[in-house]
Amino acid sequence: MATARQAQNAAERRRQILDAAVVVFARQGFTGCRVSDIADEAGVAYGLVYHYFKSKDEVLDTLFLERWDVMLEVIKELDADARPAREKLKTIVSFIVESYRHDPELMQVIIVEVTRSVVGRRHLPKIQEAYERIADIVARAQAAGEFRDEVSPQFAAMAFYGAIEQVLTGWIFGFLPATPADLDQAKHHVVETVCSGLDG
Amino acid sequence: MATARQAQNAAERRRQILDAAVVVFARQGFTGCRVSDIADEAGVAYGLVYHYFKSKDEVLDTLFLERWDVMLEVIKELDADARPAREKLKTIVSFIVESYRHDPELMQVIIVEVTRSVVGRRHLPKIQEAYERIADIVARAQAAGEFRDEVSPQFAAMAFYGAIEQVLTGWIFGFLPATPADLDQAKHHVVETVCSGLDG
Amino acid sequence: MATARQAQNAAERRRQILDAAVVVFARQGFTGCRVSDIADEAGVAYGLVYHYFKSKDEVLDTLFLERWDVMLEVIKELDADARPAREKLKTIVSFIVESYRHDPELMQVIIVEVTRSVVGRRHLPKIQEAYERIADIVARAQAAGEFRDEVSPQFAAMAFYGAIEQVLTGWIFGFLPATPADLDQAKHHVVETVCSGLDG
Amino acid sequence: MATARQAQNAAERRRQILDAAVVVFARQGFTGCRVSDIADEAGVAYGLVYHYFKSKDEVLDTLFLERWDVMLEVIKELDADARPAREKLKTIVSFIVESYRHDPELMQVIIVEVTRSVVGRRHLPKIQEAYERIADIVARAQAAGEFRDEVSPQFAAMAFYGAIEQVLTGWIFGFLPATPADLDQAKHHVVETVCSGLDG
DNA sequence: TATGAATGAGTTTTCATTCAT
DNA sequence: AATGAATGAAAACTCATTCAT
Repeated sequence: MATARQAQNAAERRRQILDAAVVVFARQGFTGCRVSDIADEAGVAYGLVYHYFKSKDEVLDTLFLERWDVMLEVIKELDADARPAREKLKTIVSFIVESYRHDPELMQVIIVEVTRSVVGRRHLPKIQEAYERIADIVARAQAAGEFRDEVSPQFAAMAFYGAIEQVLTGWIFGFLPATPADLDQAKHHVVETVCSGLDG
Repeated sequence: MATARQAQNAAERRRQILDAAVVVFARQGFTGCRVSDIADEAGVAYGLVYHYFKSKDEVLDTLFLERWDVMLEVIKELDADARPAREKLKTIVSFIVESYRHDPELMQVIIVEVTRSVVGRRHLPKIQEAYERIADIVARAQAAGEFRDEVSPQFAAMAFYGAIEQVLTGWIFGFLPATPADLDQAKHHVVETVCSGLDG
Repeated sequence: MATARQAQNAAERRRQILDAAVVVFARQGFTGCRVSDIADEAGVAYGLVYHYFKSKDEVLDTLFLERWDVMLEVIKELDADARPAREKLKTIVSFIVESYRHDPELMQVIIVEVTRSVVGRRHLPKIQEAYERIADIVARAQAAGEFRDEVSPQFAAMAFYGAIEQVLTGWIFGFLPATPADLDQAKHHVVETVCSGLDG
Repeated sequence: MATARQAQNAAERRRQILDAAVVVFARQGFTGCRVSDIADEAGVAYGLVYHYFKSKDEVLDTLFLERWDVMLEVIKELDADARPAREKLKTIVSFIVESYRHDPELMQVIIVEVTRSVVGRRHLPKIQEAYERIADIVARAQAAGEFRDEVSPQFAAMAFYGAIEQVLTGWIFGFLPATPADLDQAKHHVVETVCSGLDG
């Protein structure tokens, strides 16, 4: 029978493998790496990966979902909120930027290997849900006269989210400087750009 | 010696294979398809793919470069231009939207399989060149007082390009309606959103 | 962690594959066989060949080196020896003949697929080392007046080694009878022919 | 209808391809080259190789046979001769050395790709015929008391031929110097070594 | 839990050969 | 004669997954 101590070790092992997977997926891409690369990075035998996960796919799915679900939760909570849309969007950008600060490789994996990937299509509903919540925020702002209603909420949501994702891409691929200060400023700048425009 | 007739057929065959590759890459992803899928789609023996291209990679590279180089040319020409930045950006969005209208699958392949993909890192310099040209346009507009200079030109370029790419992603994955009218309006809306903001 | 038992099994499996490779290389030639032929002969899945060896080439290299290195050791030991050159050469012929007696197919593979093959050029230094050691033996014998010095030691070494190799080739391809008695006599005859000549 | 001029051109083209094949086979080995490598070296389209030869094999066979048959003729003529065996063997060595001088790459191809190769087994009878003629010469010399009869004629033939082949191998792979003078001396030295021995 | 040997389906790539022009 | 496009069988090699220990 498993003791509490063992159970904790098991959880740690699982986390160890997930963390290694982030590093390897970021470096080589999901299809560009082998399960044994993950195991090597984690310092375990590759058979063990199959003890904790049903398949290579499941490792990626786990990584994606455990982060995406948190973000979804954050966005959903904003719904109940009465703050201005601009602040709500700021919260979303902040969450994403802080996620990047905390684990840039994980965010790279989520963007490159899931949200834009053909493979990630199995998560389309989850991804779409986030877009729709953002669109909801825009829609309410438009109804309240806070935002003009020239563009559809859906369109605005995509433009907003695209701007963030591309800034992250800029950091990932080295197009944009990514000092802690840059990260902080980006939160403000993305919201400012999308809400007030470059020529505001 | 090959006759002129044969030479023409050869060029046609090559194009036939490239066109088939677009369809297949869009449907199954680059890593998710086999060379024989391309050949099947093109209606030729798969050995022929290797007659015209050194590898599967080269097929993707060819597709990417022949489109990206045209876009790069368009952006570069704008440099010499004296028109307002807003119009220059409109030209870029228009080019990309028309590219999508003309061949949505090709644009999907370029975005999904190259600009965001780990595999596409070999084209980083080419991709970066486009971002830099867009940044140049913003920089001049800021210098001329046309745009405020709160954000760096590089940052603005990423936000702008990200907005477009994500709108295309919306069309590709069905998040956004993509009727001809939607495509037309998108040109205006992207520029409007990024330049004047959602609350302009 | 692998148990001692497993480690032994692994070594046995590896040997099993090497032994099968000898049979297959001898029968079909290195380029004339498939990796799956080796696996079939060994009675294992062909993926296992790649578990133990990086490539088909590495299998051949392993076979060659593990035998050639032993021969090289034998020849090197003779250097320290004070016996007459004729006896030293006899030791070399004996070693080669006994190698053939013990595993004729392996010797065939070494001669046909490595020492004379274009593929085997990657082992040129190793091969050359053997020739040079033999030349050393001849050189000392000439210096001691045991052999006349009309021919260069290098030339003599090639003639000597060539005579042995061709006798083996005769056995391999059935030009010469290869009974145990023939093998025994050959040791004497090769040395006698090269040292005292056909008309001695 | 083909004119005499055209016929001559045809013969020249054929020769051009054969000469190119020698270069390519020597450099890359028979299995290590493509038919198109031969065509490239010859400066013709690779389809033309198939106009003159049924297959890649036939090209090798042609090269081998047109040289081996001449050698066989030379050896056979020696039979009718009444000269001492030593002189007959000298004639054979001379022929082979001169063949090497005239076209070292061709001799390399014959030795490496045919006489020692598994692929060359289809020419075993032809190859064996040469060995047997040489054995005949030795047998007569033994019957005439010119050579002692300790070793079988077949054995002596293999040792003799092996010595020559290995000296050629030494030249080919750079173990032995191969100046014109070396080639001349080798004729004498091989016969001397095999007939009178190193300690003669 | 943990290991890594074992499997074999699946994929890219090569290249001899054919054939229309 | 000459070309090189077209074919597709064949082979090396990869790697996710299973499983005995």
